[in-house]
Amino acid sequence: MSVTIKDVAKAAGVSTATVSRVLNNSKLISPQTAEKVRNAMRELGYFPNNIARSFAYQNTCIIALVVDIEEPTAFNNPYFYQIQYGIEKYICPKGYYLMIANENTLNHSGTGFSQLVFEKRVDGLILPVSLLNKHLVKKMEDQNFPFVIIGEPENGYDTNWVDVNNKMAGEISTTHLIENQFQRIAFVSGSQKDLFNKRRLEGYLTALAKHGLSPDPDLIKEGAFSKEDGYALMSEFMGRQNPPDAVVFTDNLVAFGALSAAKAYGRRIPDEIGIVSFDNFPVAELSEPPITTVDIDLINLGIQAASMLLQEIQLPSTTKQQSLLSVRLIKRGTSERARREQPAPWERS
Amino acid sequence: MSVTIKDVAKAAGVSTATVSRVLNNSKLISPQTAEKVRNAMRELGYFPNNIARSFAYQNTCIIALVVDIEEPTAFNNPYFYQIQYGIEKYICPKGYYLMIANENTLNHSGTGFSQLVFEKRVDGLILPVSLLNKHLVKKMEDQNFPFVIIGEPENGYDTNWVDVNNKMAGEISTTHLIENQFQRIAFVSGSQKDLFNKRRLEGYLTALAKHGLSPDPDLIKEGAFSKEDGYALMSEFMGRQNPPDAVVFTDNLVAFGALSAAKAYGRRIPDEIGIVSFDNFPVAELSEPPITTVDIDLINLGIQAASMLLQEIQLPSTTKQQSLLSVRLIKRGTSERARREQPAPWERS
DNA sequence: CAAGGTAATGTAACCGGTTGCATAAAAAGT
DNA sequence: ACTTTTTATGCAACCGGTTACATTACCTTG
Repeated sequence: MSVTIKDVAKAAGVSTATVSRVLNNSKLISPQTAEKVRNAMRELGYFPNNIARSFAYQNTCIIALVVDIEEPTAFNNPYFYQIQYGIEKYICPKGYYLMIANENTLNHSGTGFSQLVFEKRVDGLILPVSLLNKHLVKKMEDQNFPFVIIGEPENGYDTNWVDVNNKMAGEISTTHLIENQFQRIAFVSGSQKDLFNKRRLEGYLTALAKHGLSPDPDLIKEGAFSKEDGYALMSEFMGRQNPPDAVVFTDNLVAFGALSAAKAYGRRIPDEIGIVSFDNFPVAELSEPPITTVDIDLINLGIQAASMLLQEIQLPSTTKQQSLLSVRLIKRGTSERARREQPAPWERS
Repeated sequence: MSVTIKDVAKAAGVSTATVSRVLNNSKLISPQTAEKVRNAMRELGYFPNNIARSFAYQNTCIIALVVDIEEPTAFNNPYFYQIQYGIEKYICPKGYYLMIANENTLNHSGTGFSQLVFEKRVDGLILPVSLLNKHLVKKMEDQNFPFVIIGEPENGYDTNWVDVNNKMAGEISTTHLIENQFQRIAFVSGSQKDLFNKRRLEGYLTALAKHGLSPDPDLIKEGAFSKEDGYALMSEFMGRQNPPDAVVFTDNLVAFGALSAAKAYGRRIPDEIGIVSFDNFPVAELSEPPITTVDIDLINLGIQAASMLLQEIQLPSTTKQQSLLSVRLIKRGTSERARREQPAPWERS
C-alpha cells in the first residue's frame, strides 16, 4: 500500500537494518550509505510507519490528560484548558503527543480511563485529584505505570503531584486586605471537603494570626459556588449588626455576585467594603470596579505536571515528587484604598 | 513482561488464533471454548495490547484536532475547547480517542501536524480553515486521508467542512434590531478578509434589504478586535452628526467596550442605542445591561465535524460533505425595547 | 454407508519497524 | 605481514496481535 522500509532498502541496495539505522541517526552508518538511503527515501516519498515503531518499542509517545468535565459552558472550562495548553506546550517539542480523555464520555464504553493504562494506549497519565482512588493507584503502581496528579491528594497517597500553593493564595489575599486597613475580613469558599479549600482557609487564618487578628467564626462561610450565592451572602453580610469590611472569595463568579449586591446596597467599593477573589477570570477584569484576584498560572501548572511525568517516563524512580507553585496577587479596584483614604497612624482607633 | 495472548492460549490449552477470536467475539467459537479462554484471561489478568492491535489493523482509532492557539488567556480559549468537547463526546462512545495537536507547539519540531498524517499516527484529522492550504490538501487527498475542516473554506476547495451559518447570524441579529424599531443600524466586524466576516456582513445586508432599508457605507466598519477598539468606535459614532441608533458587533469584547463607551457618554441602553453581539461569552451575560448575542453552539459544531469524519473513516467516499449549523439569538437587555417604549404606528415619523 | 457440508480449531504468514549477534572490511598495532 | 581492533553492514528473531487457509470432527442426506 504505502512505501515501507523494505522498499527503501531495495531501492538503496542495502538491508532494512541499515535503513532503520539511518532513520535513527545511528553513528555506525557511513556517510555515503546514509546519503544513498536518504536519497532513496526522498525519491520514494517514504515516511516511517509510526504504528510499527510503537510496536517495536512498546510505547506510543502519547500521554493522556484525563478530565472530568461535564457539558462545558464558557464559564467552567477555562481551567482545564489552560492546563492542557501548558502540557501540550511542554511535551510537543519533546516528541510526545497529548490525548484527551474525558472520564464522563469515556465511561459510556465501560471501564473508563483505566483502559488507557491496561491497553498500553498511552505512556503516562495526568489526572485530577478528583478522579483518584486507592484501587486505581494500586493497579497503576503494580504496573509501574507513570502518572501525575493535578491537585494535592488527601493524606495516605504517596504519588507524584503538582498543585498551586493554595495556602499562600489564602494568605496573600488576606494580607493584602489587612495592609489596606481592612479590619473585619470574611472568608467565603466552596466546600471545605475539598482539600484546596481547606488550604486556602489555612492561609487566611495564618494571615490573620500574623497580624494579631483573631478569626470570627461568623465571618467564615463555605459552600458558595454561583453568582447568586455571592449575591445572597453579601446581602446577608450587609444586613448584620457588625458586618465585615472586606471579603475574600475563593471563586470569581461568587465575588462577582457579591460585588453586584454591594453596589445594589449602595456601598462604596473599596472604601466601605473590600473584595478579593481567586482565579483571574475575564469578568474580574471587566467588572466595575475590576476585581482584585489571586492569579493562578494554570499554564505553568500544566508544564510542571508534564515535566514531572516525562521525567517519570524516561527514568522511572520509586521516590515520588511533589511540586507547589507560587501564586501572585493582581491588585485592582475592589481592594486598593487610595493612600489618602487610609487613616494616619494617630487617627486609628 | 506483561501477559500476552500466548500466555492465555497456553493456559487455556488452545491456539492464539482461538484466543484472538474470543477477543473479537467471533461466532465461530464454541461456547465452552470461549468460557475456558475467558477464564484464563481473568486469571492471568490479561488485557490486549493495543499497540499490537493497531499494528495488525494499521489504524489507531485516534483522531486529531489540530488547533492554532497561541498562549491562551481565559478570554481567547473557550471557542476551540467547546468544539473539542463536542468531538470528544461524539467519538469516545464509538471507541475513538482524541489527540490534540497545537500547530504552534508542534511546529517547533519541524514538519508540523502533517507529520501526524504521514506517520499514520491518527486515522483522521479535524482542522480549522485557517490552517488550510492547497499543498496540504493535495497531499491528504493523494493518500485518501480523511479530514474535515472547521469553517467554510474559500472558493476552490472541495473538502468536507462544517461551519455555523454566519450569514444567518448576521441576518437574525440585524432583523431583531429592526423589529425593535431601530432605524440606523451599524455593523462592526473583524477583518473582511475572513470569509466568516463576509458572510455575516451578507446577512446584515440581506436583513436590511428585506426590510427596505438601504445600507449606509459610513455605518459599516471592519477591523475591530478589542475592548478598546469597541470603546473608540462607539465614541466616534456618538460624536457624529447622524449617529447610528444600534450596532451589530461580531465580537463580544468589542461590544463590551462599546457598551462602556455608550454608558460613559450617558446614553440610555437600549432606548437610545441598541447593541447586539456574537458568541455567547460570559461577559455578555454579566454586563449591565446584559448583552444580546447570537449564540453559536460550538459543542454541536464539534459533534457534526466528528460525525462527518468518522463517516469518512468508516466508508471513504469521493463526494464531499458540507454542513451549515443554525444559530439562535439570545435576547437580553441591550436590544429589547420595552413594548411601551416603541412608538405606536401612528407616532412614527 | 459414502459423499458433501458445516462448525470449530490450528498453523503460520503477516503487519513494519528494531536490534543482538554474526560477519566482512578497513584501520591500527607489533 | 599478521594479528587485533574498529567500523560498517547483513541476517533473522522479535514485538503481539489478526486472519487466510488447512485440517479435523461432526452432522446431514441420498
